[in-house]
Order: sequence, then C-alpha cells, then structure tokens
Amino acid sequence: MDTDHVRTLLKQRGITVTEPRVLVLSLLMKWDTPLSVNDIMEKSKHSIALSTLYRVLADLSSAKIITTFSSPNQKLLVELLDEETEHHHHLYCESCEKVFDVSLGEELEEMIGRLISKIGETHQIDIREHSFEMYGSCNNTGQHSLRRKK
Amino acid sequence: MDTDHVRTLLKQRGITVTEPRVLVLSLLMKWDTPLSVNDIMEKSKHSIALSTLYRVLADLSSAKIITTFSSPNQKLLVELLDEETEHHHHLYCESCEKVFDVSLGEELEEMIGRLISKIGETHQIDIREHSFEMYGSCNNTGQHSLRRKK
DNA sequence: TTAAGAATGGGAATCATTCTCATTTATGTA
DNA sequence: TACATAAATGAGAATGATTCCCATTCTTAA
Repeated sequence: MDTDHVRTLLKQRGITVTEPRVLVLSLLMKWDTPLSVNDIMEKSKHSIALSTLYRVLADLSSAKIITTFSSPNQKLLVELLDEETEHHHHLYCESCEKVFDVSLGEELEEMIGRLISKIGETHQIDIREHSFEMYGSCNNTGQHSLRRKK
Repeated sequence: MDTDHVRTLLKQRGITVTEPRVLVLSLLMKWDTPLSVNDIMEKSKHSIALSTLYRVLADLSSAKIITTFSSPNQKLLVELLDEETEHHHHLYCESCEKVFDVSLGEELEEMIGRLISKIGETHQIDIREHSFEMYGSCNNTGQHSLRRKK
C-alpha cells in the first residue's frame, strides 16, 4: 500500500509516524469515503486498540490531516482533509446508510459566506465554521427517530 | 402556568396528556430557547425520571411538537416546533455555550431549495431535510476538540 | 366508575468515548 | 548502529449519555 506517501504526510505535519496512524490514513485513502469508527476497526481487522483509534483520530484531527463530523444517528465519521479537498458538505441516505460529499458551487458558497458574516455581526459572534447537511433516503422505508439505530 | 394551552395542544395532536409531557412543553414555552436534557432536568427540579424524559422527548418528537438536534459537543437539544415556527437554523457559541436561532431569509432559502432538488436528482435520493449550522465564539478562548467538553 | 391500554419511575443494561498506567515504539544524537 | 528520552500504544476500567425492562400508576373512553 501507499505507505510512503502517508509517512511523508505525517512527517510534514510534524507528528510522529506510528503504525496505527499510518494504518488509519491508508484505510481512509483506500476507501476514499467517510468512515466510521467501526468501519475502521473492521477494515483494519481490529489490529488497533479502540482506545488508540480514538486517540489517533484526535491527533490526526488536530494536525488537520482529517476532519470528523457526526452522522444523523450520532456516529462519528472521519474523512481525509487534503489541501486538494475543497470545502464541501454531506448528504446522508437513511436507508442505505451512505454518506455523499456534495459541493454547493461557488455562487452559493459566496452568498452563504456573505450571509454568515452578516449573521456574525448581528450576534457579535466570530463564526469560524459552518456545516450544511442534507438528509434523505433512496427508497421510502427510512424513518426518523430519536432512538439510536441498531 | 399556561397549562391549558399545552394540554389542548397534546390532545390536538392525538397523544395522551400526562404530567411529564405537560411539564416539558411548559418549560420549553417558558424559556423559549433550545434546552438540553440537563437543562430540562434542572429546570424541572428532577421531578421527571430521566428515562421518562427521553421517552417523552421521543414521543413529542414523533408527534411533531418538538424537534431535537445536536450541539457541536454532541448534546441533545430540544426545541418547540409550532406551526408558527418558521424554518430556521442554528448558531452555536462555543465560549458562552449558547444556541441562537437564525433565519436565512427567503431568497437564500429558495436558492438552497432549488439546489437541494438538483442534488437529490443527481444522487437519486429523496432529500427531506437539511440543516445549516454555524459555529463560532463571542471571544477568542474557544478551542475545537474531538474530546467532549466537560 | 371502571377496565384496558398507555405512560411512568427507577434501576439495570448498553454503547460510545475517555481515562489510566504499565509497556512498547519512534526519534534525535553520539 | 545503539541509546536514552519522549511519545504513543494496548488493555481494560471508568464515565456519561441513552435505552431497556418491568412492576406500578395514570388516562381515557364507555
């Protein structure tokens, strides 16, 4: 696997190169889609301790190599954050449980940007992030629920 | 307290009128801001069992009397959902831990609406909800972290 | 007023995440 | 290349939020 690329990346960002970190990043690159904690455990065949995984995710996250966000059913999802990765948003399918990356396009992003600074001024808050997420289903079986999905 | 209004509301929506439900709704009306599970416990002086509270929230939620959403630190927040309540979004302040309701204005919402149907078509997904959330802080002490806040 | 179904309280169970600490690994230097 | 030191890991315990279970209590409709 493209381990060298990953190792170089870790060095560039000034964090030490360790097996668990390399493995997590390799998996994210291989699958090229947001992965949950369980996904990573499974795809790595449980070769990382769960506690280590959470720590690795926190480390990679503060090194700005990945981002984390939550699915509608409150699961932690992890995604690569390359320089190339443009700002984007997420579309969740409730029935097939997939997550899609979606870009809004310049015009709308700009409008949103202007809007956000206005809102920030109004509320006297320095807004540093925003998220725009969409929820739907590819057939009609999905149900909303407060209760956690199995 | 305006208990009658709340009782009528529950009947209208076809769910039985019980003390915990009435109490939760009264609190939400009184404070007129999103409340967390802990907020509700405290403001009700722990007169509801925690398990009941979660059940009540699920019930009110599926009766479309309230909505629930998550704060950036993954806490469940609860908000009234009147007919009068217009579609809106949330602005979270990380330093003072407040949540503000924000409306985007017609023009932008319409653009977003059109955009969403396009995205839905592209991905063959029936999009039924979207959320737009903003994160910031009213001073500069806030820090992002994967780890949960105390 | 009462029977039947619905909801509650309280505590146990579950699940995700974090913490602790003894052991192992990575890195810079000699 | 070997070493010392700091950094990271693994395993399991602890925590916190949420859900489940079930015996008891309330609501409702007749």
